[in-house]
Amino acid sequence: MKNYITTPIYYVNGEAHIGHAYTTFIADSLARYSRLQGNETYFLTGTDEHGQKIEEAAKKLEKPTQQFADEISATFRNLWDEFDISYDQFIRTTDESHKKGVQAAFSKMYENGDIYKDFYEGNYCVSCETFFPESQLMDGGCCPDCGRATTILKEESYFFRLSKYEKPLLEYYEAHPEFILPKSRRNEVISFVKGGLNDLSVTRTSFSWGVHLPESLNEPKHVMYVWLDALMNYVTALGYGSDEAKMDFWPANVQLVGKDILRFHAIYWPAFLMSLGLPLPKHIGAHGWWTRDGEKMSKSKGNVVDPREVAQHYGAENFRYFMMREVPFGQDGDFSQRALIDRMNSDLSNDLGNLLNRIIGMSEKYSDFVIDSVDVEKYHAKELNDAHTILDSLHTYFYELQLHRFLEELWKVFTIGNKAIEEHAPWVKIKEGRNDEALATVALVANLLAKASVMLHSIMPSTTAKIADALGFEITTESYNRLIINKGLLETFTIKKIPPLFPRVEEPLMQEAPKAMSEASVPKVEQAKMEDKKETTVSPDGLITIDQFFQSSIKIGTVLAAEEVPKSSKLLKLHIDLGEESPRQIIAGIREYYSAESLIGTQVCAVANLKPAKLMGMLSEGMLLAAKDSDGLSLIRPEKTRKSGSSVG
RNA sequence: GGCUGGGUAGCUCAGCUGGUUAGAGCGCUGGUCUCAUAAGCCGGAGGUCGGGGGUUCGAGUCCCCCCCCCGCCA
Repeated sequence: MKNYITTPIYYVNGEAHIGHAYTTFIADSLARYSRLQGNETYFLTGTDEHGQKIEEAAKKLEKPTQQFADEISATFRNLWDEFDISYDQFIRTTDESHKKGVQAAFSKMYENGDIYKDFYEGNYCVSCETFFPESQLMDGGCCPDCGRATTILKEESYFFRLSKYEKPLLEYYEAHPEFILPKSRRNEVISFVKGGLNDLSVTRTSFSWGVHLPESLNEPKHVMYVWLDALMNYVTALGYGSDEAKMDFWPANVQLVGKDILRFHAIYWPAFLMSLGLPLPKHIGAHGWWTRDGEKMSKSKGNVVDPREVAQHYGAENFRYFMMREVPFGQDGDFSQRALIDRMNSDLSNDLGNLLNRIIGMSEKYSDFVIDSVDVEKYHAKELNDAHTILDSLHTYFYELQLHRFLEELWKVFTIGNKAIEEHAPWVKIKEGRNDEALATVALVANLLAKASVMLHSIMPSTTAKIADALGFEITTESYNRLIINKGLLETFTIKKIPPLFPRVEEPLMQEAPKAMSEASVPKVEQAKMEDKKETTVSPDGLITIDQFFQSSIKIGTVLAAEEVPKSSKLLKLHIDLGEESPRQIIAGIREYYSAESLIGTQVCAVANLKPAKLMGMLSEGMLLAAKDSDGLSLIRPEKTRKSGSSVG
């Protein structure tokens, strides 16, 4: 059986973060699991390198665009190599074969009549590379996603007849309930498609850093829209439109994506495939995002989790185990050192590592390290049987991407081992001269550890290889078949005395993330958009341009009304005149420092183009500027009274 | 504003088509063994299952109303 697994290709507008690592870990685990079972497996990851943002980012650094893309792409590849990610191919959208494949796909869609030429006019956000309808724009025509100013753009564009695929897509979702995982996301996609699909503009003339149209069309001004270009990577990697060498891996079994890019993968991508006459992938799996200590991660807060740093302090595979075990697929997860340490100590040190140590100790004392499985079935048929029942049930969880359930169940095998030792107390048996029984219990546990290690291998490859080595075998498809499928036992072997694999962690090993900066009002629970292309590009030197600064509109406001928010000790509800038709409602977390009455009539500074947020169920349409230290909090105010709405800068 | 999903022990969550004393893991706590990484094993405390009303012999599980949270859309 052929099994093709993909991650998204990561956009090279910033370095890899925990979100990228998470997707890649899951995909790597799936790929390793598939290989262990003897499936012919192909695992693809890579980088997405085209688009206006990349072109501009390179220009700012005065680098050739290709060089810029090369550099960032390499950081991803290096990180995956450091984490021993078992990708079979690292594709780049700047690869010649990819470009050729995209052009071939474009030609085919064009010949099918699925692509036509027209004009596109609308409010365009350069940063998001997206047009927005008038109705969606924020005050002053700003982008609803990133808040930056948009420009009116009319450009000639080729369109993909997405509307044509509305019905076929809905029929496909209906007929394949497992196509979009988890199910909750499926509903969202379906309701979106039911709302009607517009044709999709798939070319741009406003920049040139992209795949050009097929020469036959003679359209040198046009380049492909980044999503058409990017999505096609999943088949161009297999040789679509060039040598077709590996196209027999298509359709993919699992395509992993972050929940923010699900729509592209669950709607556009299948529509493109339908147009090309290619089968659709079996599963699109959308995972959640990670927060840190309950808060959204952001560069400005300085609380971004660096996967490399965590790996250095806690071990790459421990970190990987934590991520896979902690969160149900599709849900958001929270990273904290506390949670990681608890997981490591409880699961890895206590349940697994200590169990291995126990039998090393006993075999040393009772049998000079020799472990023989001869009597295991005689004395421990029940334990063996219970363990096999669990092991047999695991496969389903992997298939459904429920890796946390997979691990949860797998861990019950260690409990069987720990209980068996307790119940049969080999040290008592030895004293009574019942050596066969004592040694059978030790051998039982050795076998349980061996079997569990095989199953855990895809999550913790090198750690389980060490366990297997101590137990005198290697984890391969052969041993998988022998120990798991055929329920066989280990040959007689001499166990290796190895130091504890998982020393307990008593104290946090990394410096804590800086506390969130004092922001008078901040939407606390708003989720981190980890994979979001819309994230601000920050130059490596940490400096921003004057233009970037002025993307925030800070204005002088006069407090017209203020009242305490019931059931909140921190929040005040303010009505502030920013020189607009009607006052803004701003919810600010300053009640501990300012009484409501004392604020009325005074002036404050407020960010006027902040995306509105809900706090305690109330809309907050801006944020007050304030500074905080250990003595308390101070609002930032104009030294002299200014007209409401005066801009600050 | 529209549409999903959800509100169950301190924390994270399981509880299918309604049926005996509401479960798990972690945490806390009492006991116990000694092979072991202050690990293991046994036991315990902790919940008016968001609020209110209704259907039923019987509701966490169905119906209605309300409150709150996440998400998608506008």
